[in-house]
Amino acid sequence: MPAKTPAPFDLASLQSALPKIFDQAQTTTANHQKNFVALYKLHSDAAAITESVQNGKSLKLTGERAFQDAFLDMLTRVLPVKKGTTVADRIVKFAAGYSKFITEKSTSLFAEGSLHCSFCVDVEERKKAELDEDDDTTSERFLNQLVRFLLKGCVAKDKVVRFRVIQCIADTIAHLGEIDEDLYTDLRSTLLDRLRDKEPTVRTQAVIALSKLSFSEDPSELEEGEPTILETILDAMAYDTSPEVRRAALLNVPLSPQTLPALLARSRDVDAPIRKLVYSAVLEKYCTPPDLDNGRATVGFTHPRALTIAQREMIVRNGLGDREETVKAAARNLLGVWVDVVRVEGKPQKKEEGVKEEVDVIEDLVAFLKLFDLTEDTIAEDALSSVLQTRMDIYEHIEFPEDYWTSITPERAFLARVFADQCLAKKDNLKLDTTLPVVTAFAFRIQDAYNALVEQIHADAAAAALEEEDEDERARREEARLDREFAIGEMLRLAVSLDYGDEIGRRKMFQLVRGMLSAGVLPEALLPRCLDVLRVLSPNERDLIRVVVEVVHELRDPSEGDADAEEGVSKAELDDDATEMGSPRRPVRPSQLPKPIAEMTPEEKARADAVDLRCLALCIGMLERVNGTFEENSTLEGILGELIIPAVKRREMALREKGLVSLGLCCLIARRMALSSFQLFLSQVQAAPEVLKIRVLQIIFDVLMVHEDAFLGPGSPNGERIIEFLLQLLEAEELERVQALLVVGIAKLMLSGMVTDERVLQTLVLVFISPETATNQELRQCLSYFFPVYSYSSAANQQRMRKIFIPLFERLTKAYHDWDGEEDMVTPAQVALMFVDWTDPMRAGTAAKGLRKDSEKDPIHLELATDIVKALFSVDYDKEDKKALCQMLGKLYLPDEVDDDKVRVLKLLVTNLRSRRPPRDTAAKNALAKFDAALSKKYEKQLENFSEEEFRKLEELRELFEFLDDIIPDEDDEEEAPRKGRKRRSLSVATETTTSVATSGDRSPPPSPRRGKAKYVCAFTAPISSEH
Amino acid sequence: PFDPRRAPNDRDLVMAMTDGDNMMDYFDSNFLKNWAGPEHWKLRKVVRRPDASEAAAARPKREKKEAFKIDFLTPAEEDVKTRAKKLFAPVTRGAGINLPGPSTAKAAAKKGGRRKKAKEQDVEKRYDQTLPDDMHFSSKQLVTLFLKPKFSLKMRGYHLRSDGRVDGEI
DNA sequence: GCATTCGAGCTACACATG
DNA sequence: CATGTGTAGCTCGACTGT
Repeated sequence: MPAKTPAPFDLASLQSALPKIFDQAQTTTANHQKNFVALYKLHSDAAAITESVQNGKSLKLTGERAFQDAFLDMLTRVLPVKKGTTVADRIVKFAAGYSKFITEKSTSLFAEGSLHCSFCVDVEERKKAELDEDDDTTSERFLNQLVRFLLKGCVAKDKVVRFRVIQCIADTIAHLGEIDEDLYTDLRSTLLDRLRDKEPTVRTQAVIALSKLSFSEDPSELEEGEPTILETILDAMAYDTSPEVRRAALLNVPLSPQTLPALLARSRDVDAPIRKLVYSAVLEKYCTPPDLDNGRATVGFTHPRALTIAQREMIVRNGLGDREETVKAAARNLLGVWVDVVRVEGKPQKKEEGVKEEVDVIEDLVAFLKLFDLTEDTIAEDALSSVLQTRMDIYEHIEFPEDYWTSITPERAFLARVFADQCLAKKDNLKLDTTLPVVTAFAFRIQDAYNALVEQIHADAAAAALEEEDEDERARREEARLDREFAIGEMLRLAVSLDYGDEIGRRKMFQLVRGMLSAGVLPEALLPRCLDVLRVLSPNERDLIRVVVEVVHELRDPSEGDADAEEGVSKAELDDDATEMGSPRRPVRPSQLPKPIAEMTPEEKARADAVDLRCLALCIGMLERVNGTFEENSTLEGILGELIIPAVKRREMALREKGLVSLGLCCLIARRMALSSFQLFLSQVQAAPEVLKIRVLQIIFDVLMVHEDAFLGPGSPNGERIIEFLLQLLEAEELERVQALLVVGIAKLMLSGMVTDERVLQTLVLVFISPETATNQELRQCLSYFFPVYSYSSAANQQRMRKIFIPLFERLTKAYHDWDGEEDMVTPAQVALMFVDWTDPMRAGTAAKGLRKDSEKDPIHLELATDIVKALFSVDYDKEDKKALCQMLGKLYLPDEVDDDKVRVLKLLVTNLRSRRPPRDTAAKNALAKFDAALSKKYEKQLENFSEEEFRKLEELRELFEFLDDIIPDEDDEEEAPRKGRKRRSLSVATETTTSVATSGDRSPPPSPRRGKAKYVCAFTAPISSEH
Repeated sequence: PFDPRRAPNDRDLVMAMTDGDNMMDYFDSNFLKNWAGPEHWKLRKVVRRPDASEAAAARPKREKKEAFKIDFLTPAEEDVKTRAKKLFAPVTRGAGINLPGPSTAKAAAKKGGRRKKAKEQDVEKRYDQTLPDDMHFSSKQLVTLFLKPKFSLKMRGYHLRSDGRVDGEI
């Protein structure tokens, strides 16, 4: 027995061969396959070299070890190479690829039984020699030691090393077959630990690696309560602070019905690219399964039909509603794909490329629409519009042949209507003319549908009376009825867009709609639809009003012809030559209830109330659509007295609400009524339940907006009181919806210029950032929009914003320090930046193009700087606050030309601040110095001969500063005033037209440091009245 | 020169808003990105100087970076193991390789003495990286009445064209 | 005292755009 | 394809804590 196996292979050659291979491999991936082979050859040859030790009791794998060492030698050279270096990435790929290569090689060889291969021979050897290696093959030993080596690197100090190491692991473990238990456990725990790495790049790789490891995890082996790898990845996907990590999770987590909801939730990720990927890289990609060998259209995990309707709706809502155009585009694209994949089973993708049958297109779209609940918001409409926009091939082929309308379904009616709206929006009149039906024919279609609906309603009622049907049957009928109703609604919508040039058609349509309205059975949801048609058909508002008033009287006074008996609309009636704008058979006369209320049975009362509700809805719908004055439409008087006023007095919520709204709408067109009713509305606010409160406030705001001069005008004595009232409401209000409504209303008043009060503006800002409104998105998003719009819309508004900044900032800092328990609060620094933005004249200039001239000359930021520097003399702010203020200065816009006075005052203030009350922390000091330098540079000329003149004015200033210096508390100001300010002083012995600086009342720093806690607590909600 | 005392016309913009159907045209789409409320607000820098042209033109003269290659050919001066040690081992004590808040799973057993830590954890979890619901607030809601959304507000005195879709003015 | 961590400015890259 | 813009990662400097 030889001590050494004869070596046909020189191990030293590895030292030169491997470097060559790796050197090649880094240049391109193209040579990788070739180099796998070469490397494998070396590996095999080397593995053949073994040494037996302990008299042959065990075998030392000398050659394998040498190869491993040489391999790791190469690999270690990659590890310190920072992310994004392609050559390093290639090597990692190469190493991982080699792992895969030998794994496959070894299994295939094993299967072939070529046990003579050196990779396998040691199986035999081992049995004989009782090797201490517990792996079976060379490849397994290789992988094992490779991974173990890499695992050691996971805790390296250098983040790059950690990154590379885990990158290697991630790439490698994808295809290592079974590995031993210990190694798996180590891998698992190490990688999970790296998910907590402070470097995002490392966490990213950990996520990728874990995603691959998750396939081999057995949840049953976990301890109770221990999260699975999958759960951990999903957690990272939602909560990791780095987009990079979340993105990696999104793209690598195994897709399954269990993980899908978490993936979908990323459609609202803060990071736009991630949102985009949800649509493009997840939803679109997996619509059909990856293995599309067979052309059969199969259903992937994210096939629209594999999703729930709620998920589909969420996808559409989030995708098409996204603020980022790129995300929207991805979502639109997805919807385009959906149309193709929901195409009716068995139909080939496209019969012949490019040739598309009109019928197919309609069928496709109907199938697409069936994915959605057409009544849910505007989801289906948005989805369809999107498809019509992106898929011109579809849009071009849409036609509605005659028979399209014969079997109308909700989808078909909806499709036609949305398509028409789409044509209208893009002014495609040609398409509109050629596809839409003629009015007369269409009126008959609506009539048919309506009559069928009425018929069904009666049938349903009859069936219900018999109580013979079961729940399912009832539900089915209910659904069928809603379908009919919906289809009619869509047809009516479409009717609005039709061309009424044809008088016959116009008359028919009018009679139809008029008839539908005056029948008592028309579902209430269709009232607005009918009114819209009626409005288009009416030559003017007065006629519209008159017709509706007539209808109301007919409804309330059934003695005028039995409405119930004739609620269907007959063909005869349509052809009837009645006067178009009113039926002569039903003369208007004061309606009279058949019986006094007192004599009514409860059933009769309920019925009368129902009729009144319907009439009120009709009134509201009509009043919403008109704008003539009340006085011009005397027919309204009757309705007001008989219907609206009584309803307002009712106790039933529904009646009262509708009554109030009607009354409010009347007030909008009747100034005197508004004046006399305003108090009524005000009195309703306080105690009303939420719904009513919202209504009443809406009325109040609308009335204020419409009759501005009556309430908030300059001469109005009540203006102040009304504003006060609104502010108090806002302050006290608990309900979020009401808060939001108040804010929207006040914002409108401010934007229209009716309210200019700075207190109100301040309150809005405070409400905006108050932690108390953190969950009130409606409110916050309204104000997010409002502030820039308000600021940029006029110089006066922007000045107003500037003026409130310092007082606001002071309140804010105090409040902030008192609230410091809450970390989710907006910092004063953040607010400061907002004000920089909102008061930026250039932003205003570009934002409102053409409306602001000379915005580049507007010195508003210079003035703001002056405010800020003055405030910085105060001792009331702490370090952070002063820093925030100082850092604002660097972001301000300094116009090229500016009044000498303004610059000089500012310069004087800055100089004095720096010498007498320099900020304590360096960041602030630097910012201030930088600003000072910027000032000096920019206004060099104007500051040149700035000294010794206008001396007296200077004295005034000096007094101000002496005053300031005197109030410095000596507590911690050792560095305070090195009074060698002489030098500075000579500079400041400079000019002044004091007008602007001299304490102009507003905001000289408070004379004494105040520390009253109780006061600040309310700072967020309390209107500022106390300060003024 | 600019005169701040020039009678400010509060109505300027309001007009514009109703005149063009959407005021998006009039506004830099930049600030629309700050729709999500103050916590997501960030300052988007505005192009200050028209003189930015020169700096940009001078730049691109730069040569592209030299092709970086990893040196595999030079034999290592040290043994693989020692190099690995150097690369891997040095974890300075007291240093943080991990994020502040330690693992959620293990922290469960800890006592509740450290309220601050517990709070941090909560806050950490609270920041799930998700946008708030978008209310799609727009100019429409600032220029229409609550009760008559079909009408846009016409600010006094100014006459506006009304194109078919805008239903009217008040 | 030092190392660490945090913030701020800078550079380089990727992206969208004309 | 070239260009400009916006962002992300990196490096440097100051602050804070064990």
